[in-house]
Amino acid sequence: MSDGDEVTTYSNLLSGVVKLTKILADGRQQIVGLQFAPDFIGRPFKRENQLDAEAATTVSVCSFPKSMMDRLIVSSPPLEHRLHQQALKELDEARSWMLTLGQKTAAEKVASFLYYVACHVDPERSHLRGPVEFELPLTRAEIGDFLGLTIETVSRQFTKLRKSGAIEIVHNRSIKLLSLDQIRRHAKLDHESWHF
Amino acid sequence: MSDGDEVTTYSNLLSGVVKLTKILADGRQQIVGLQFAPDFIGRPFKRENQLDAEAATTVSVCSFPKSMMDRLIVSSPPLEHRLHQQALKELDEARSWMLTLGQKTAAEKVASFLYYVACHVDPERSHLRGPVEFELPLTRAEIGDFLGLTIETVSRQFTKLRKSGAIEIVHNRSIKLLSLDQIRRHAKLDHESWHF
DNA sequence: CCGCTGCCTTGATCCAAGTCAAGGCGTAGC
DNA sequence: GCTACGCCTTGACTTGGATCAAGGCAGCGG
Repeated sequence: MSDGDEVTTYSNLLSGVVKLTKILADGRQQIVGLQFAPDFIGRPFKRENQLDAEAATTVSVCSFPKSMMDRLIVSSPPLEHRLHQQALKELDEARSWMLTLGQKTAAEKVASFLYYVACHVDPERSHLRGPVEFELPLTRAEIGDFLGLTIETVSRQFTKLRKSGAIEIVHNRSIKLLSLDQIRRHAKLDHESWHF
Repeated sequence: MSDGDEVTTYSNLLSGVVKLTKILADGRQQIVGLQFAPDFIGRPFKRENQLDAEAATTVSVCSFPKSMMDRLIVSSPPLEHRLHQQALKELDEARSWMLTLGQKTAAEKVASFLYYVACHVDPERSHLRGPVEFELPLTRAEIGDFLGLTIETVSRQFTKLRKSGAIEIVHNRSIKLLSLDQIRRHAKLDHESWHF
């Protein structure tokens, strides 16, 4: 339910999407991660690290005070194990995005983003071959901040994907991927390389 | 001592620098992390994840079979805690680099890289004000792969930093930072935002 | 000593993505 | 209904970094 401040508690994300952002002194912003339910939000053992968490959609969360959780973690190996697992998952994701940010073209970035979202909004669907329709959790400007592109470039790439027949833009935020294979090809994701 | 293959063991890095890379089908490559002694190398609980580890310099490591470590981790909460801490540290770093890759200019990227290396090759020096001299663990081409730039752009930015008086290029790989403050300013790192 | 070979630098040109500018479309408020 | 505001698209043009093309320089082997 909150919306846009430094993370000083731990939270369980029950529904919705939260974006993690980093920002430069001059205002340039990078989204460094998206959290989907039922992710855990918060940085154990440390005051949150120059990073803001902001609701991207309507969200519901269950929060705990930091001090309490930090004590709980120490006394509960299974809890630490669960958090460790999530940290590793987020690390894998962050590194996948580094490849995308550093090496891919605008077209490949946008296709990668669509595929990523499609896999997350509904994990079941991800291996289907057929069309997948969903709501984007981000505006064009936010997608730009995620991919290191401007809003105009993002918009142009959407248009290009639409004209190429890979996607249908049902209505601004509502996208239908007509062929996951084709998206994957646009994104330069060969079968196995994406693992969400 | 090894040099360039998929990680199937766990290793303790005793000396030297190891680069973690991701690669696209068409050969584009991204360095997603550098490991300095005494880091731990390996992805717990999972076959290493589309990621290669390669020695960047002469290294010495101490390796263990994966199966053994995975059992050890489960039975030793303190070990898991240590690995968890390192995963979180690497996650913080990966996200800092996402900001760099997505938002910074070539000049800012190169300055950020120099500052990053300076902080790691000799952690003591990192808060000194005066000049710092060290050997780059990477070639220009590798720096390019780290920063999402070409070798030529990296080289030109080095030249620009040299002419601006921020660095001295003692000899290709051997760099002297004449003013950490100036480098930090070039890198758009305001005092606290880098935390290695 | 000479001639490779591997890196690195520099210059000239090109192009993908950024910037600037103008609208379009949907919806909320009056 | 009309207006205003937020978000998205499209077009014209500019530009930072990529690409293409020469060299330079050190270290090594013969």
